Amino acid sequence: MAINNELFKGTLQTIILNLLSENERMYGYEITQKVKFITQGELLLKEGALYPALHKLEADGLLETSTEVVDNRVRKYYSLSKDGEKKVVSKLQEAKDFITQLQLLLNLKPNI
Amino acid sequence: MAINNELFKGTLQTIILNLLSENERMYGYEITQKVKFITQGELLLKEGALYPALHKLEADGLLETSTEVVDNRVRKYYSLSKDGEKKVVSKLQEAKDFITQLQLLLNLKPNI
DNA sequence: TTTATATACATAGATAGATTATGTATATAA
DNA sequence: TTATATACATAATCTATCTATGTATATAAA
Repeated sequence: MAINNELFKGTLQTIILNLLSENERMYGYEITQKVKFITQGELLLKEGALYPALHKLEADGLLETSTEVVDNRVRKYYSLSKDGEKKVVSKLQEAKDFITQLQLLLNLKPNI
Repeated sequence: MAINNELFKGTLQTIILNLLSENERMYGYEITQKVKFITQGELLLKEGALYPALHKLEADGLLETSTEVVDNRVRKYYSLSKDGEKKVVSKLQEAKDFITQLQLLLNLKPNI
């Protein structure tokens, strides 16, 4: 059962940046499949969300691109820029804090 | 210091329902203060977000209201309806799944 | 042979949950 | 008298995401 995508609002940039921090370079379609695989189909990353997000991250100077033709189809590869490498660190910390606060608010914090 | 409120999009209803599931009845201002206290000021719940959310939950039949005058000021108390009590269970499970998926996607080990 | 599915990119328009700003009103501390 | 806290509410705006649509190639199924 796919969970409410609405909840992932605001986390997409962090997810993209994190995937690129551990994969060197990825193209859009690959990212959608990777997310689908990791979440076992629970989160389906839509093109209408992904591509505008990638374009924005590139416009902000966090991603760099290069295109390749594979099997007569164009692939646009994305990789982290220097700024992107810095950004992913702060974005991950922000996500950690968010999860902690949400667990506090919902009494989901596991007892230690 | 305060973390990006953007991340909490979609979680507000769950937060409200959960607070009411453990407090019997609460009024709006009380909810904002409770959230502020629990998160130690990290999450500031704005009136522009809270009141429309409360009205929507009431319109959806998940909350019931009663007003009281305290110190010459009107308080509108909210409490869970029967439907609300059911809803909070599924909403909490949804939030748990969301956190799990997000931790998977960001390589954040759940703290045990 | 036609159709459906997978791969691969992109964007326009609509949606919805938030933010910002503003409004009313009372009580109390500076 | 001024600022802050309490207590409600809504209008206008923002923006990230979704839905829908478009182009194009390769391949498997009907």
